[in-house]
Amino acid sequence: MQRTLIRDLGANVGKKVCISGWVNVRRDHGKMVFFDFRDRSGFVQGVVLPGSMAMEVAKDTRNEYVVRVEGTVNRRPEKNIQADYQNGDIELEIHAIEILNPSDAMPFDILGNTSGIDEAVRAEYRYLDLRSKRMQKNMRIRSEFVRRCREYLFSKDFVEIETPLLTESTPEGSRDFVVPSRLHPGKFYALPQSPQQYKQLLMTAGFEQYFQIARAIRDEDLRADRGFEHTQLDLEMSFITRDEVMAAIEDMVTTVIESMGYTIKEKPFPRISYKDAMEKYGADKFDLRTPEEKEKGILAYAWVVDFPFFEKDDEGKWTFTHNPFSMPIPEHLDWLMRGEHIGDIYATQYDLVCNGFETGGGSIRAHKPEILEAVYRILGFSTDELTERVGHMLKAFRYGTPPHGGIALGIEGSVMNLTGETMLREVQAFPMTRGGQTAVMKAPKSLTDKQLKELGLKIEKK
RNA sequence: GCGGGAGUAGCUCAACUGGUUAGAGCGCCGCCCUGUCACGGCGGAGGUUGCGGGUUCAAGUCCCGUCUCUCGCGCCA
Repeated sequence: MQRTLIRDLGANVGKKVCISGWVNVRRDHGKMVFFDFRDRSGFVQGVVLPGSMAMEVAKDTRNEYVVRVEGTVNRRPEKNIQADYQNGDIELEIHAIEILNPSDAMPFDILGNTSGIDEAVRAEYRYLDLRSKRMQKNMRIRSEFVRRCREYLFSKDFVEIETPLLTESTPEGSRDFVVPSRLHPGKFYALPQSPQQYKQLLMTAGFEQYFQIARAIRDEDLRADRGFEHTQLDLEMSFITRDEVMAAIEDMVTTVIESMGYTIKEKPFPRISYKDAMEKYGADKFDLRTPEEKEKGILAYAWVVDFPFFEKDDEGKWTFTHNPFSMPIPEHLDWLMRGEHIGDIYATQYDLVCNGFETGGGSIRAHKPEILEAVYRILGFSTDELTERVGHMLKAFRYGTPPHGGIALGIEGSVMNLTGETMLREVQAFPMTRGGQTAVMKAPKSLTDKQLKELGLKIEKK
């Protein structure tokens, strides 16, 4: 018999059906046994009545066993209806249970609140932790959010393009994760901190509107809301001004968020300058919601603009605040090109803030070689260093690169806002521990001597 | 790298000032139960107190080291 999903059982009252799934709970009453079954579509109660052929198997069936169950969908007697539960008005009268796979007892209570469980245990059994209501909900919201972003962007004529994971180290910004090269012993690839350079090259290539669900990887110490890797919705558009690209992103965010049933506090999103934000909130990310709005799960977006392009580091050298590939605002372009009033130059940078988190950031990019070169001159790069570091970009910009700009929207940050979670691990399927070990598999691990030799890595002996 | 919190049964925790055989709830196993819905009742099993060393007549408890989890700072967009 063909499988029926549990959510469709209500339309099959009086019929014989077959369901497949897990035993969520068993309640053994001696002469009769109740089950709650679970599949991806929901829950339903099953009952093995006295004298049923299924009784013997029912007695051996335990929680989390994977089963195929044949039975008849019955309307429940009036007094047994559970109005607050899915399928609370029906139940499955079980004729046969086939155990497809038994299960050991759960190492922790996956039906209850898992937030009190030791994180080491949750990580070791992450595949069970993910069965919990909370994680099922969070992962499904994440999937829906990404799906709706994709659908929106496709509807607006964007092209989805993947850029390399094995790429070049870019020492500006944060510490790289590196991968040793077997074919080039002693040399290393770096995992991307963002697809920044590749997506600009895609603008040179004439795609005009690109996006990617991109993994960004950084080797910096972890926090509750920050891991080694996170996912960003990375997009870039050609022939566009700052206000146009901000409006486009705002329309996407609004469309996606509202189609998922959420309410946005203020539209269009309020804009505030970096300077005003620091004066008013003491930070460039802030929460505009009232306590009642927090209670209702309302989302308060805002843009922060007019960031300084450069600031001085500890040694008194100029460094960029956000992104060296940005354009200054048009009024400050002359200053940049002449290297004057460096601390006063504003970047075209725009950060998207939501409920106190920075959920995205972008800018109009440099698309002419002399502009990018001017930035790197201010950063103190010599001609040789500049050629070595961004020579390929300067070259590309000499071949008809259109003006362009874009944004990277953090998927985890967005999903955290949608779900009300404050921990990164609650919106990632297989997160790392704070100490940088992967869930379930306990990477990183040692390599064999053979692997180390192939990679041209010295074996350290103490 | 720095600072805080934690580590005792499968899970969550208790065990006073160092003192008998380390306890409880849930889970698990067994028996009973015809309408439960995280069913209920009775009984049972289950411990290298993270690991290593030290102090002591005696260590879950005190000291030193170390590992792991976690929160924050530095770092990081």
